[in-house]
Amino acid sequence: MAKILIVEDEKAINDLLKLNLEMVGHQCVPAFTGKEAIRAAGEQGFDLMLLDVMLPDMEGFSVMEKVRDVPTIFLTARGATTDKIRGFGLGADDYIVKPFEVAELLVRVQAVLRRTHRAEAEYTIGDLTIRWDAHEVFQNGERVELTPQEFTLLHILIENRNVCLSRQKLLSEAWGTDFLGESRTVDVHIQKLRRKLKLEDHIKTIYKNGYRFEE
Amino acid sequence: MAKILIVEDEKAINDLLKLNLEMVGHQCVPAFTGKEAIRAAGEQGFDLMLLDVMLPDMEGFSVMEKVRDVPTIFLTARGATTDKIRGFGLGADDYIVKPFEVAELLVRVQAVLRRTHRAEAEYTIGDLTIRWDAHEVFQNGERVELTPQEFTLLHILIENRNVCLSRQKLLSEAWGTDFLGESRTVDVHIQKLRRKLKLEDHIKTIYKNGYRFEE
DNA sequence: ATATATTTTACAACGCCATTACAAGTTTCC
DNA sequence: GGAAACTTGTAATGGCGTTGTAAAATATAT
Repeated sequence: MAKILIVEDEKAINDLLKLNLEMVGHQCVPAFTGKEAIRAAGEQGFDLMLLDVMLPDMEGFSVMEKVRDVPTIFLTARGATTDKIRGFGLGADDYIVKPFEVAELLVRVQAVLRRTHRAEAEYTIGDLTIRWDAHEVFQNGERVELTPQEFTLLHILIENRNVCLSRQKLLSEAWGTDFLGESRTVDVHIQKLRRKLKLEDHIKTIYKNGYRFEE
Repeated sequence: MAKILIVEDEKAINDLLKLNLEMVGHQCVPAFTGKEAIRAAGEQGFDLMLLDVMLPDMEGFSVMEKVRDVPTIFLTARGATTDKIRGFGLGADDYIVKPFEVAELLVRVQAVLRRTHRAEAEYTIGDLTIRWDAHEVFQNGERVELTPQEFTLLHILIENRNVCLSRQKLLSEAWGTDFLGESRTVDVHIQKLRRKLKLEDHIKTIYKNGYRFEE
Protein backbone atom coordinates (compact mmCIF):
# COMPACT_ATOMS: atom_id res chain seq x y z
CA MET A 1 0.00 0.00 0.00
CA ALA A 2 1.40 3.36 -1.08
CA LYS A 3 0.59 6.96 -0.26
CA ILE A 4 -0.30 8.82 -3.44
CA LEU A 5 -0.81 12.51 -4.17
CA ILE A 6 -3.33 13.16 -6.94
CA VAL A 7 -2.93 16.55 -8.61
CA GLU A 8 -5.76 17.14 -11.07
CA ASP A 9 -8.13 20.08 -11.27
CA GLU A 10 -11.10 18.29 -12.82
CA LYS A 11 -12.96 16.91 -9.85
CA ALA A 12 -14.51 14.06 -11.81
CA ILE A 13 -11.11 12.74 -12.85
CA ASN A 14 -9.57 13.35 -9.45
CA ASP A 15 -12.36 11.35 -7.86
CA LEU A 16 -12.06 8.59 -10.41
CA LEU A 17 -8.35 8.21 -9.73
CA LYS A 18 -8.83 8.28 -5.98
CA LEU A 19 -11.64 5.77 -6.10
CA ASN A 20 -9.75 3.26 -8.15
CA LEU A 21 -6.45 3.56 -6.36
CA GLU A 22 -8.12 3.17 -3.00
CA MET A 23 -9.91 0.12 -4.33
CA VAL A 24 -6.58 -1.69 -4.71
CA GLY A 25 -5.40 -0.58 -1.30
CA HIS A 26 -3.55 2.72 -1.75
CA GLN A 27 -4.00 5.81 0.38
CA CYS A 28 -4.75 8.97 -1.64
CA VAL A 29 -4.61 12.70 -1.04
CA PRO A 30 -6.33 14.89 -3.63
CA ALA A 31 -5.06 18.31 -4.73
CA PHE A 32 -6.79 20.53 -7.29
CA THR A 33 -4.16 23.20 -7.87
CA GLY A 34 -0.40 23.34 -8.10
CA LYS A 35 -0.21 25.35 -4.89
CA GLU A 36 -2.25 22.80 -2.99
CA ALA A 37 -0.02 20.04 -4.26
CA ILE A 38 3.18 21.78 -3.22
CA ARG A 39 1.84 22.45 0.25
CA ALA A 40 0.66 18.87 0.69
CA ALA A 41 4.01 17.50 -0.45
CA GLY A 42 5.78 19.83 1.99
CA GLU A 43 3.75 18.61 4.91
CA GLN A 44 3.86 14.87 4.30
CA GLY A 45 5.78 12.32 2.31
CA PHE A 46 4.38 10.52 -0.72
CA ASP A 47 5.38 7.39 -2.58
CA LEU A 48 3.95 8.65 -5.83
CA MET A 49 2.39 11.72 -7.41
CA LEU A 50 -0.09 11.69 -10.28
CA LEU A 51 0.24 15.08 -11.91
CA ASP A 52 -1.92 16.72 -14.55
CA VAL A 53 0.24 18.67 -16.99
CA MET A 54 -2.38 21.41 -17.27
CA LEU A 55 -3.40 22.99 -13.99
CA PRO A 56 -5.34 26.21 -13.51
CA ASP A 57 -2.60 28.04 -11.62
CA MET A 58 0.60 26.63 -13.03
CA GLU A 59 2.03 24.03 -15.36
CA GLY A 60 2.43 20.54 -14.08
CA PHE A 61 6.15 20.44 -14.60
CA SER A 62 6.65 23.54 -12.41
CA VAL A 63 4.97 21.61 -9.64
CA MET A 64 7.35 18.76 -10.24
CA GLU A 65 10.34 21.08 -9.88
CA LYS A 66 9.14 22.22 -6.47
CA VAL A 67 8.21 18.78 -5.23
CA ARG A 68 11.44 16.87 -5.10
CA ASP A 69 12.03 13.20 -4.58
CA VAL A 70 8.51 12.03 -5.29
CA PRO A 71 8.17 9.62 -8.19
CA THR A 72 5.75 11.14 -10.67
CA ILE A 73 3.39 10.00 -13.37
CA PHE A 74 2.12 12.73 -15.68
CA LEU A 75 -1.47 12.88 -16.82
CA THR A 76 -1.95 14.37 -20.25
CA ALA A 77 -4.87 14.86 -22.62
CA ARG A 78 -4.78 13.02 -25.92
CA GLY A 79 -3.40 15.29 -28.56
CA ALA A 80 -1.41 17.44 -26.16
CA THR A 81 1.63 15.78 -27.63
CA THR A 82 3.23 13.50 -25.16
CA ASP A 83 6.49 14.28 -26.93
CA LYS A 84 6.59 17.51 -25.01
CA ILE A 85 6.59 15.67 -21.76
CA ARG A 86 9.20 13.22 -22.87
CA GLY A 87 11.18 16.16 -24.10
CA PHE A 88 11.15 17.82 -20.73
CA GLY A 89 13.50 15.18 -19.53
CA LEU A 90 12.40 16.06 -16.07
CA GLY A 91 12.62 12.52 -14.98
CA ALA A 92 8.93 11.81 -15.06
CA ASP A 93 8.61 8.15 -14.29
CA ASP A 94 5.78 7.57 -16.69
CA TYR A 95 2.80 9.30 -18.23
CA ILE A 96 -0.78 8.34 -18.84
CA VAL A 97 -2.93 9.70 -21.63
CA LYS A 98 -6.48 10.75 -20.77
CA PRO A 99 -8.88 9.17 -21.20
CA PHE A 100 -7.26 6.12 -19.66
CA GLU A 101 -8.44 2.66 -18.80
CA VAL A 102 -8.48 1.85 -15.13
CA ALA A 103 -6.51 -1.35 -15.55
CA GLU A 104 -3.80 0.47 -17.45
CA LEU A 105 -3.58 3.12 -14.77
CA LEU A 106 -3.15 0.55 -12.04
CA VAL A 107 -0.51 -1.41 -13.91
CA ARG A 108 1.56 1.71 -14.52
CA VAL A 109 1.22 2.92 -10.96
CA GLN A 110 2.35 -0.45 -9.71
CA ALA A 111 5.25 -0.51 -12.17
CA VAL A 112 6.54 2.83 -10.92
CA LEU A 113 6.15 1.84 -7.29
CA ARG A 114 8.15 -1.29 -7.96
CA ARG A 115 10.84 0.55 -9.88
CA THR A 116 11.22 3.12 -7.13
CA HIS A 117 11.20 0.41 -4.49
CA ARG A 118 8.08 1.71 -2.82
CA ALA A 119 5.96 -1.32 -3.56
CA GLU A 120 5.24 -3.90 -0.90
CA ALA A 121 7.64 -6.83 -1.00
CA GLU A 122 4.98 -9.25 0.17
CA TYR A 123 1.28 -9.74 -0.08
CA THR A 124 -0.66 -11.81 2.40
CA ILE A 125 -4.21 -12.99 2.35
CA GLY A 126 -5.48 -15.69 4.67
CA ASP A 127 -2.93 -18.47 4.86
CA LEU A 128 -1.30 -17.33 1.64
CA THR A 129 1.83 -15.22 1.39
CA ILE A 130 3.47 -14.11 -1.83
CA ARG A 131 6.96 -12.69 -2.08
CA TRP A 132 7.04 -10.71 -5.29
CA ASP A 133 10.78 -10.26 -5.70
CA ALA A 134 11.60 -13.91 -5.09
CA HIS A 135 8.61 -15.22 -7.04
CA GLU A 136 7.73 -17.38 -4.08
CA VAL A 137 4.36 -18.43 -2.77
CA PHE A 138 3.72 -19.92 0.65
CA GLN A 139 0.61 -21.49 2.03
CA ASN A 140 0.62 -22.17 5.78
CA GLY A 141 4.37 -21.71 5.65
CA GLU A 142 4.68 -24.45 3.04
CA ARG A 143 6.18 -23.45 -0.25
CA VAL A 144 3.91 -23.88 -3.27
CA GLU A 145 5.48 -24.08 -6.71
CA LEU A 146 3.87 -21.92 -9.37
CA THR A 147 4.89 -21.97 -12.99
CA PRO A 148 6.05 -18.63 -14.43
CA GLN A 149 2.79 -18.03 -16.24
CA GLU A 150 0.73 -18.83 -13.18
CA PHE A 151 2.81 -16.47 -11.10
CA THR A 152 2.48 -13.64 -13.60
CA LEU A 153 -1.26 -14.08 -13.84
CA LEU A 154 -1.62 -14.09 -10.07
CA HIS A 155 0.51 -10.97 -9.91
CA ILE A 156 -1.69 -9.07 -12.35
CA LEU A 157 -4.82 -10.20 -10.57
CA ILE A 158 -3.60 -9.10 -7.15
CA GLU A 159 -2.16 -5.85 -8.45
CA ASN A 160 -5.65 -5.12 -9.70
CA ARG A 161 -7.46 -6.66 -6.77
CA ASN A 162 -11.13 -5.82 -6.53
CA VAL A 163 -11.30 -4.77 -10.14
CA CYS A 164 -12.62 -6.95 -12.93
CA LEU A 165 -10.15 -7.76 -15.71
CA SER A 166 -11.37 -9.01 -19.06
CA ARG A 167 -9.74 -12.00 -20.67
CA GLN A 168 -8.39 -9.65 -23.31
CA LYS A 169 -6.83 -7.45 -20.66
CA LEU A 170 -5.34 -10.41 -18.86
CA LEU A 171 -3.89 -11.75 -22.08
CA SER A 172 -2.30 -8.44 -22.92
CA GLU A 173 -0.98 -7.82 -19.41
CA ALA A 174 0.07 -11.28 -18.34
CA TRP A 175 0.96 -12.74 -21.72
CA GLY A 176 1.89 -9.65 -23.67
CA THR A 177 -0.05 -10.92 -26.66
CA ASP A 178 -2.56 -8.63 -28.29
CA PHE A 179 -4.29 -11.39 -29.92
CA LEU A 180 -7.55 -11.56 -31.81
CA GLY A 181 -10.11 -14.27 -31.61
CA GLU A 182 -10.93 -16.90 -29.07
CA SER A 183 -8.68 -18.47 -26.55
CA ARG A 184 -9.44 -20.47 -23.45
CA THR A 185 -5.90 -20.07 -22.17
CA VAL A 186 -6.83 -17.63 -19.45
CA ASP A 187 -9.63 -19.83 -18.17
CA VAL A 188 -7.32 -22.80 -17.84
CA HIS A 189 -4.71 -20.83 -15.91
CA ILE A 190 -7.35 -19.37 -13.64
CA GLN A 191 -8.40 -22.90 -12.92
CA LYS A 192 -4.83 -23.86 -12.00
CA LEU A 193 -4.50 -20.93 -9.60
CA ARG A 194 -7.83 -21.59 -8.00
CA ARG A 195 -6.94 -25.20 -7.42
CA LYS A 196 -3.30 -24.91 -6.38
CA LEU A 197 -3.90 -22.05 -3.96
CA LYS A 198 -7.48 -22.78 -2.90
CA LEU A 199 -8.52 -19.42 -4.26
CA GLU A 200 -12.03 -20.42 -5.28
CA ASP A 201 -13.44 -17.76 -2.95
CA HIS A 202 -11.10 -15.01 -4.04
CA ILE A 203 -10.85 -15.37 -7.80
CA LYS A 204 -14.37 -14.61 -8.94
CA THR A 205 -15.81 -15.10 -12.38
CA ILE A 206 -17.68 -12.08 -13.68
CA TYR A 207 -20.05 -13.43 -16.27
CA LYS A 208 -19.51 -12.02 -19.74
CA ASN A 209 -16.67 -9.84 -18.39
CA GLY A 210 -13.72 -11.63 -16.95
CA TYR A 211 -12.22 -12.33 -13.55
CA ARG A 212 -11.71 -10.40 -10.36
CA PHE A 213 -9.46 -11.07 -7.38
CA GLU A 214 -11.36 -10.17 -4.23
CA GLU A 215 -9.89 -9.69 -0.80
CA MET B 1 -24.28 16.30 -11.89
CA ALA B 2 -22.84 18.52 -14.60
CA LYS B 3 -22.98 22.21 -15.34
CA ILE B 4 -24.53 22.79 -18.75
CA LEU B 5 -24.78 25.89 -20.92
CA ILE B 6 -27.90 25.94 -23.10
CA VAL B 7 -27.61 28.19 -26.14
CA GLU B 8 -30.93 28.36 -27.95
CA ASP B 9 -32.94 31.43 -28.94
CA GLU B 10 -36.38 29.86 -28.88
CA LYS B 11 -37.46 30.28 -25.30
CA ALA B 12 -39.82 27.31 -25.40
CA ILE B 13 -37.04 24.95 -26.43
CA ASN B 14 -34.54 26.50 -24.06
CA ASP B 15 -36.95 26.01 -21.19
CA LEU B 16 -37.71 22.46 -22.24
CA LEU B 17 -34.04 21.57 -22.28
CA LYS B 18 -33.42 23.24 -18.94
CA LEU B 19 -36.39 21.55 -17.33
CA ASN B 20 -35.44 18.08 -18.45
CA LEU B 21 -31.76 18.37 -17.70
CA GLU B 22 -32.45 19.74 -14.24
CA MET B 23 -34.90 16.92 -13.71
CA VAL B 24 -32.07 14.39 -13.92
CA GLY B 25 -29.83 16.45 -11.66
CA HIS B 26 -27.82 18.78 -13.90
CA GLN B 27 -27.30 22.48 -13.31
CA CYS B 28 -28.23 24.65 -16.31
CA VAL B 29 -27.48 28.17 -17.47
CA PRO B 30 -29.62 29.45 -20.35
CA ALA B 31 -28.32 31.75 -23.10
CA PHE B 32 -30.44 33.10 -25.95
CA THR B 33 -27.80 34.64 -28.17
CA GLY B 34 -24.26 33.85 -29.19
CA LYS B 35 -22.94 36.86 -27.31
CA GLU B 36 -24.63 35.81 -24.11
CA ALA B 37 -23.20 32.34 -24.46
CA ILE B 38 -19.67 33.58 -24.98
CA ARG B 39 -19.89 35.86 -21.98
CA ALA B 40 -21.27 33.10 -19.76
CA ALA B 41 -18.56 30.68 -20.84
CA GLY B 42 -15.94 33.31 -20.11
CA GLU B 43 -17.20 33.86 -16.60
CA GLN B 44 -17.68 30.28 -15.50
CA GLY B 45 -16.65 26.79 -16.49
CA PHE B 46 -19.06 24.32 -18.08
CA ASP B 47 -19.00 20.59 -18.53
CA LEU B 48 -21.15 20.72 -21.62
CA MET B 49 -22.74 23.17 -24.04
CA LEU B 50 -25.94 22.55 -26.03
CA LEU B 51 -25.67 24.83 -29.01
CA ASP B 52 -28.29 25.72 -31.60
CA VAL B 53 -26.70 25.99 -35.03
CA MET B 54 -28.96 28.92 -35.93
CA LEU B 55 -28.84 31.86 -33.55
CA PRO B 56 -30.19 35.35 -34.14
CA ASP B 57 -26.85 37.13 -33.90
CA MET B 58 -24.36 34.58 -35.16
CA GLU B 59 -23.93 31.02 -36.33
CA GLY B 60 -23.55 28.33 -33.73
CA PHE B 61 -20.19 27.22 -34.93
CA SER B 62 -18.75 30.72 -34.48
CA VAL B 63 -19.77 30.45 -30.86
CA MET B 64 -18.00 27.15 -30.62
CA GLU B 65 -14.82 28.70 -31.95
CA LYS B 66 -14.87 31.33 -29.23
CA VAL B 67 -15.77 28.97 -26.44
CA ARG B 68 -12.88 26.60 -26.15
CA ASP B 69 -12.58 23.39 -24.19
CA VAL B 70 -16.27 22.88 -23.57
CA PRO B 71 -17.69 19.65 -24.98
CA THR B 72 -20.52 20.59 -27.33
CA ILE B 73 -23.66 19.03 -28.67
CA PHE B 74 -25.21 20.83 -31.65
CA LEU B 75 -28.96 21.30 -31.97
CA THR B 76 -30.19 21.34 -35.51
CA ALA B 77 -33.60 21.44 -37.18
CA ARG B 78 -34.61 18.47 -39.26
CA GLY B 79 -33.78 19.09 -42.86
CA ALA B 80 -30.90 21.48 -42.14
CA THR B 81 -28.67 18.71 -43.32
CA THR B 82 -26.62 17.30 -40.51
CA ASP B 83 -23.92 16.71 -43.09
CA LYS B 84 -23.02 20.36 -42.78
CA ILE B 85 -22.33 19.92 -39.12
CA ARG B 86 -20.36 16.78 -39.60
CA GLY B 87 -18.52 18.55 -42.34
CA PHE B 88 -17.51 21.36 -40.05
CA GLY B 89 -15.13 18.98 -38.43
CA LEU B 90 -15.12 21.33 -35.50
CA GLY B 91 -14.99 18.50 -33.09
CA ALA B 92 -18.61 18.71 -32.07
CA ASP B 93 -19.15 15.82 -29.72
CA ASP B 94 -22.60 15.02 -31.00
CA TYR B 95 -25.68 16.61 -32.49
CA ILE B 96 -29.37 16.31 -31.84
CA VAL B 97 -32.07 16.90 -34.42
CA LYS B 98 -35.09 18.97 -33.39
CA PRO B 99 -37.69 17.95 -32.54
CA PHE B 100 -36.04 15.48 -30.22
CA GLU B 101 -37.28 12.97 -27.71
CA VAL B 102 -36.37 13.73 -24.14
CA ALA B 103 -34.95 10.27 -23.52
CA GLU B 104 -32.70 10.56 -26.54
CA LEU B 105 -31.45 13.94 -25.42
CA LEU B 106 -30.58 12.64 -21.98
CA VAL B 107 -28.81 9.57 -23.29
CA ARG B 108 -26.67 11.63 -25.64
CA VAL B 109 -25.85 14.19 -22.99
CA GLN B 110 -24.81 11.44 -20.64
CA ALA B 111 -22.74 9.76 -23.34
CA VAL B 112 -20.77 12.93 -24.00
CA LEU B 113 -20.25 13.60 -20.31
CA ARG B 114 -18.92 10.10 -19.89
CA ARG B 115 -16.68 10.36 -22.92
CA THR B 116 -15.22 13.62 -21.71
CA HIS B 117 -14.80 12.37 -18.16
CA ARG B 118 -17.26 14.87 -16.82
CA ALA B 119 -19.78 12.35 -15.65
CA GLU B 120 -19.91 11.31 -12.04
CA ALA B 121 -17.98 8.14 -11.36
CA GLU B 122 -20.52 7.07 -8.75
CA TYR B 123 -24.19 7.43 -8.07
CA THR B 124 -25.54 7.02 -4.56
CA ILE B 125 -29.08 6.79 -3.34
CA GLY B 126 -29.87 5.62 0.17
CA ASP B 127 -27.70 2.64 1.02
CA LEU B 128 -27.02 1.97 -2.66
CA THR B 129 -23.86 3.01 -4.50
CA ILE B 130 -23.17 2.34 -8.14
CA ARG B 131 -19.78 2.63 -9.80
CA TRP B 132 -20.42 3.16 -13.47
CA ASP B 133 -16.97 2.48 -14.86
CA ALA B 134 -16.51 -0.75 -12.95
CA HIS B 135 -20.09 -1.93 -13.40
CA GLU B 136 -20.29 -2.47 -9.67
CA VAL B 137 -23.14 -2.05 -7.25
CA PHE B 138 -22.80 -1.87 -3.50
CA GLN B 139 -25.51 -1.98 -0.89
CA ASN B 140 -24.43 -1.10 2.63
CA GLY B 141 -20.85 -1.56 1.46
CA GLU B 142 -21.55 -5.12 0.30
CA ARG B 143 -21.07 -5.88 -3.35
CA VAL B 144 -24.20 -6.98 -5.15
CA GLU B 145 -23.72 -8.86 -8.40
CA LEU B 146 -25.86 -7.68 -11.29
CA THR B 147 -26.01 -9.45 -14.60
CA PRO B 148 -24.99 -7.38 -17.63
CA GLN B 149 -28.57 -6.84 -18.71
CA GLU B 150 -29.68 -5.81 -15.26
CA PHE B 151 -26.83 -3.35 -14.98
CA THR B 152 -27.56 -1.80 -18.34
CA LEU B 153 -31.22 -1.38 -17.53
CA LEU B 154 -30.42 0.22 -14.18
CA HIS B 155 -27.99 2.54 -15.92
CA ILE B 156 -30.58 3.76 -18.40
CA LEU B 157 -33.16 4.22 -15.67
CA ILE B 158 -30.86 6.28 -13.47
CA GLU B 159 -29.49 8.28 -16.37
CA ASN B 160 -33.08 9.25 -17.03
CA ARG B 161 -34.13 9.47 -13.42
CA ASN B 162 -37.44 11.16 -12.77
CA VAL B 163 -38.55 10.71 -16.34
CA CYS B 164 -40.86 7.97 -17.49
CA LEU B 165 -39.44 5.55 -20.06
CA SER B 166 -41.71 3.39 -22.16
CA ARG B 167 -40.98 -0.29 -22.56
CA GLN B 168 -40.19 0.40 -26.20
CA LYS B 169 -37.67 3.04 -25.21
CA LEU B 170 -36.09 0.81 -22.62
CA LEU B 171 -35.84 -2.03 -25.12
CA SER B 172 -34.17 0.16 -27.68
CA GLU B 173 -31.80 1.81 -25.20
CA ALA B 174 -30.92 -1.10 -22.96
CA TRP B 175 -31.27 -3.95 -25.42
CA GLY B 176 -30.52 -2.21 -28.67
CA THR B 177 -33.40 -4.06 -30.30
CA ASP B 178 -35.92 -2.01 -32.19
CA PHE B 179 -38.37 -4.69 -32.01
CA LEU B 180 -42.02 -4.72 -32.91
CA GLY B 181 -44.77 -6.35 -30.95
CA GLU B 182 -45.16 -7.40 -27.39
CA SER B 183 -42.50 -8.41 -24.98
CA ARG B 184 -42.59 -8.86 -21.25
CA THR B 185 -38.83 -8.92 -21.05
CA VAL B 186 -38.56 -5.44 -19.60
CA ASP B 187 -41.07 -6.21 -16.87
CA VAL B 188 -39.16 -9.26 -15.78
CA HIS B 189 -35.89 -7.37 -15.54
CA ILE B 190 -37.53 -4.53 -13.66
CA GLN B 191 -38.71 -7.13 -11.20
CA LYS B 192 -35.17 -8.46 -10.77
CA LEU B 193 -33.79 -4.98 -10.08
CA ARG B 194 -36.53 -4.13 -7.63
CA ARG B 195 -35.95 -7.32 -5.74
CA LYS B 196 -32.15 -7.50 -5.76
CA LEU B 197 -31.65 -3.86 -4.81
CA LYS B 198 -34.79 -3.26 -2.76
CA LEU B 199 -35.82 -0.58 -5.23
CA GLU B 200 -39.56 -1.04 -4.88
CA ASP B 201 -39.88 2.58 -3.74
CA HIS B 202 -37.67 4.02 -6.46
CA ILE B 203 -38.62 2.15 -9.62
CA LYS B 204 -42.20 3.21 -10.14
CA THR B 205 -44.63 1.70 -12.59
CA ILE B 206 -46.44 4.29 -14.69
CA TYR B 207 -49.60 2.59 -15.76
CA LYS B 208 -50.02 2.39 -19.52
CA ASN B 209 -46.67 4.16 -20.00
CA GLY B 210 -43.65 2.46 -18.61
CA TYR B 211 -41.29 2.86 -15.67
CA ARG B 212 -39.66 5.75 -13.86
CA PHE B 213 -36.72 5.81 -11.50
CA GLU B 214 -37.50 8.30 -8.73
CA GLU B 215 -35.02 9.78 -6.31
C1' DA C 1 15.41 -37.16 -24.88
C1' DT C 2 12.92 -36.39 -21.13
C1' DA C 3 10.48 -33.60 -18.19
C1' DT C 4 7.88 -29.62 -17.60
C1' DA C 5 5.03 -25.86 -19.14
C1' DT C 6 1.53 -24.11 -21.99
C1' DT C 7 -2.12 -24.11 -25.35
C1' DT C 8 -5.81 -26.33 -27.54
C1' DT C 9 -9.75 -29.16 -27.65
C1' DA C 10 -14.00 -31.32 -26.44
C1' DC C 11 -17.56 -31.81 -23.62
C1' DA C 12 -19.96 -31.08 -19.19
C1' DA C 13 -21.90 -27.78 -16.11
C1' DC C 14 -23.70 -23.55 -15.27
C1' DG C 15 -25.89 -18.90 -15.74
C1' DC C 16 -28.53 -15.65 -18.17
C1' DC C 17 -32.52 -14.21 -20.02
C1' DA C 18 -36.72 -14.45 -23.29
C1' DT C 19 -40.79 -16.57 -22.98
C1' DT C 20 -44.85 -18.29 -20.95
C1' DA C 21 -48.78 -18.84 -18.03
C1' DC C 22 -51.26 -17.34 -14.54
C1' DA C 23 -52.15 -14.13 -10.51
C1' DA C 24 -52.92 -9.57 -9.08
C1' DG C 25 -53.90 -4.92 -9.98
C1' DT C 26 -56.08 -0.99 -12.60
C1' DT C 27 -59.26 1.19 -15.62
C1' DT C 28 -63.50 1.61 -18.03
C1' DC C 29 -68.11 1.55 -18.76
C1' DC C 30 -72.50 0.12 -17.77
C1' DG D 1 -70.53 -0.67 -7.38
C1' DG D 2 -69.25 -4.43 -10.10
C1' DA D 3 -67.90 -7.00 -14.18
C1' DA D 4 -65.20 -7.06 -18.30
C1' DA D 5 -61.05 -5.73 -20.47
C1' DC D 6 -56.72 -4.64 -20.14
C1' DT D 7 -52.17 -3.90 -17.81
C1' DT D 8 -48.62 -5.34 -14.76
C1' DG D 9 -46.35 -8.71 -11.24
C1' DT D 10 -44.26 -13.05 -10.64
C1' DA D 11 -42.50 -17.82 -10.69
C1' DA D 12 -41.24 -21.44 -13.60
C1' DT D 13 -39.23 -23.26 -17.90
C1' DG D 14 -36.02 -24.26 -21.46
C1' DG D 15 -32.77 -22.71 -24.95
C1' DC D 16 -28.46 -20.91 -25.77
C1' DG D 17 -24.18 -18.92 -24.96
C1' DT D 18 -20.45 -18.80 -21.38
C1' DT D 19 -17.38 -20.95 -18.25
C1' DG D 20 -15.25 -25.15 -15.86
C1' DT D 21 -12.50 -29.05 -16.48
C1' DA D 22 -9.76 -32.97 -17.88
C1' DA D 23 -7.08 -34.73 -21.22
C1' DA D 24 -4.54 -34.52 -25.45
C1' DA D 25 -1.42 -31.90 -28.40
C1' DT D 26 2.20 -28.81 -28.77
C1' DA D 27 6.00 -26.00 -27.21
C1' DT D 28 9.87 -25.08 -24.22
C1' DA D 29 13.52 -26.12 -21.10
C1' DT D 30 17.07 -29.13 -19.10
